[in-house]
Amino acid sequence: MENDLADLFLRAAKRIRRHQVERLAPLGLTPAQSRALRVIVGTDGPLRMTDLARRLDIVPRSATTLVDALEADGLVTREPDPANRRSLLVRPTGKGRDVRATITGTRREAAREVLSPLSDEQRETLRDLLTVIDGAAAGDAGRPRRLSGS
Amino acid sequence: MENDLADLFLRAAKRIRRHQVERLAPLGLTPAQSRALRVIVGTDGPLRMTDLARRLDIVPRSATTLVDALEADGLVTREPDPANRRSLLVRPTGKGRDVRATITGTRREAAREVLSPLSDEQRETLRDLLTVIDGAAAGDAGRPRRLSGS
DNA sequence: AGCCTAACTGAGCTTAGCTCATAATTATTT
DNA sequence: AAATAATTATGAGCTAAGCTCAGTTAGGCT
Repeated sequence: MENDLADLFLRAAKRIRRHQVERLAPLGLTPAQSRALRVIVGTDGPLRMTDLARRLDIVPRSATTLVDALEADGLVTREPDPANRRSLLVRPTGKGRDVRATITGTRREAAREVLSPLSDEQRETLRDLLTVIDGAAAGDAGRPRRLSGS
Repeated sequence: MENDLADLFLRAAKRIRRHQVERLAPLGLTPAQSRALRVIVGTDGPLRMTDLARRLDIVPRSATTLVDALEADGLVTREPDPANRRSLLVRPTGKGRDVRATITGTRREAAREVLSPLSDEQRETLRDLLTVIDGAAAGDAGRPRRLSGS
């Protein structure tokens, strides 16, 4: 069976995502929303929409949709940046911080469940490898692409 | 920065998928279609829709859509199973085999590009870890879930 | 003042799943 | 044999998570 690396990777990713959906649904969050919330709460200073998008590795327009949902749930607020009236600053509410605390545990569980066949040491190795990949990709290509389909 | 394992995993997966989209678009295939074709060509005996779905780890209804597309492109055929008239057997056409040969190289490139920051040895390690995960998940839970969202 | 760029969002599309319901067949009871 | 149950595939229709393109508003520069 010539399972290639990409296939294995994507299969595992799919499984992780499914676990997350299951875990997050009761909280009324999708995985993407939960990731966004995590970044928003985890950022100290003010966070502009554009910056959020870059952190999430999505185009700005997609960040808008995510923040819309989080705002509707009362987890974050959007206020104009006094320093630049084009920008909006996204901030977590108290409720937002609470929820994020909850889902952090939840996400960890989901990953652990999928990755449970690995030993602690193997998990560490995996983390290292993924960190290398992520670090290398953060700078250059691999960003959201113009795909301009015919 | 407390990047959790799930996050790292999904980020890398997203990048791999983007690379694949780029590479496959010129061939008129989506990543999911290409995976399906790979399984179909790579199977010796006859392949029923249900079996294909299980191999791809998706629900049968989703396999129908994928095969529809492949059939429309002339890459596979669907014939009734003489042994069980409920079942359909999916088979690759000559063109299907050709295309699959092409995309195998393509997919490999896409993965290599994303995983290029790793050494050969690290890549091997990664493959091993993923194989463990995949093997363990193949049997039990982690299958497509009834999510029945309200 | 005039022009270019940046930040955000409305409108609308695609991919890849999923559920639920239904038709046809096969298998299993009674 | 007939009735009931389970399988197999699919039509209809939904959601999530992206994306593009176009438009508005605000800053920056000459």
